[in-house]
Amino acid sequence: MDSLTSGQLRTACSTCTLNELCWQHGLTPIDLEQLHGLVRHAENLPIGSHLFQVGDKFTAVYAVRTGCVKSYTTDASGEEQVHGFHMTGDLLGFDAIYPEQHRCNAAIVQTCSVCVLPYQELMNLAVRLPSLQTSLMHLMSREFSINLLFPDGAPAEQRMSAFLLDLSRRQERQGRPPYELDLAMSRQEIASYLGFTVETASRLLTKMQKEGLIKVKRRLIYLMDMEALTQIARHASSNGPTKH
Amino acid sequence: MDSLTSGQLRTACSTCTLNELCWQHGLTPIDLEQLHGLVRHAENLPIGSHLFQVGDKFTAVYAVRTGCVKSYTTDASGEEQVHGFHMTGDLLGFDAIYPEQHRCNAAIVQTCSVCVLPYQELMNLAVRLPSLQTSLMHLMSREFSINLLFPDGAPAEQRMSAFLLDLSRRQERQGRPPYELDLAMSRQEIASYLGFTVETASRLLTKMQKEGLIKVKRRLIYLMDMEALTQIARHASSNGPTKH
DNA sequence: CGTTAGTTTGACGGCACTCAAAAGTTGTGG
DNA sequence: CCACAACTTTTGAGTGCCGTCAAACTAACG
Repeated sequence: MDSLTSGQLRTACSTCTLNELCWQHGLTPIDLEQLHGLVRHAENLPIGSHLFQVGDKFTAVYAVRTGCVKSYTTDASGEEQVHGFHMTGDLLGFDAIYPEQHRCNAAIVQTCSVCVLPYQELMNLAVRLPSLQTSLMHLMSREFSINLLFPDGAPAEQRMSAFLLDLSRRQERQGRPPYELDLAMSRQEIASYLGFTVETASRLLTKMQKEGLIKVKRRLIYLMDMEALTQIARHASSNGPTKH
Repeated sequence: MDSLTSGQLRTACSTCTLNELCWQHGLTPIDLEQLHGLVRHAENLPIGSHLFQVGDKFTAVYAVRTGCVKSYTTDASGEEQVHGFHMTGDLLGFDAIYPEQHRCNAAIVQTCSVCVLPYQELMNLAVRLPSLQTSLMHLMSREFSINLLFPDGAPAEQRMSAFLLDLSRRQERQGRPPYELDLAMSRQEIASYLGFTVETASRLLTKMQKEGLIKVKRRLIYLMDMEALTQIARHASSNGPTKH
């Protein structure tokens, strides 16, 4: 199950955003063979299982192919704090390179298959392939930009809108309709990620439904007015009809 | 002013946390020579000037030697949002590697001197020096861990405590007393960074002074009870003496 | 000494948290 | 297929923290 032929892997990887790493760098067929030779695949990882946990030795980075992974920590009072959701094409684990120990947990939120890239082997290969090295830097760099999305003190509705639109964009990148979201994560996890409570998350969604912005059906969410959602996500003030 | 002799540079770099990059990798003297050959220095950068701004082409990463730099963006309503403060030994600019364009501004908050590391030259050198490549990955990785410090929905006093202790730790790393802070940034900038308003920041500091946690003298802040501060910074609940 | 920017303090209101309970959903065994 | 338990989600009532608006106060600088 772990080793596939090069041909199979090519097919497997073609749907993956990671393919920047695999294909877009003028690597020779022999180089590609080597790169794919070190990638391991893990499939049908069950909900609740972990890719890694706090304190685990760092050995590999992970690329999500299908499903959804959350990275989180637990604070002193035992509360879970979600730091990010990682879906198709996203990478995980870069934060642990330096101390060679993971500093957060990565748990499956929706049944997953991932590519496992053993870090040391990857680096060994990168030494011989400058274009691979460049690619790795690009992919790491991309992970930095994510945190610019959610201003800290922003009102809840703004953050929720930004969140929904972010999911929408990610879906669209994979050729799926941008206005129809099937949330992989619970309200609790959304709330934790956005920095408020479950109740607030729930109230917010029903409120936004009443306003005609979205339609909520359990974990299905339809974005009815992406224009307005974008306005709310951007605009710090003037977010609602102010009584003058 | 830009080019110094190798001997001068060694002296200059010896106080810099970046010296992991420069010295701790068994590079041969010749390698070191080459590495230092591409580093440029900029000194006495005045307050308010920029290392780079949104949209600037990405050409280099920066290492702060002295002073303080803030990275920030401005949102749709023109409000400034501070994303981080970078002081001695910190690196800046990694977020821009991929799109090759800076996505935030970097402004001097306190008179600065920095090392400028031209990215392309650095990568070219890294191709020949595997240990330098490793080092670069380490340094980038370190930048990721920073965001784990400030949980989003945490109460203001908790975040402020965490902030002060973070500054304290950084000072200590450089052999300066950990309990005596000379803030480089304004209240406004602190507030923006922590996600609340100037007024709240100000009120908070005076409140914490009354509680005996700190002593405030303008931009001088003495940490009087680091034990208690640590408690507050960690603990989500039970932060104050609860009436039972 | 006057002007200006930064900081502090006060009063008031609203958004989001807490506590609490109902309603809906999923899984398990009878 | 139903009943029951465990969990998730929703809704409600009350409170408190923090934001907004406004003004006084304090350096710093020309």
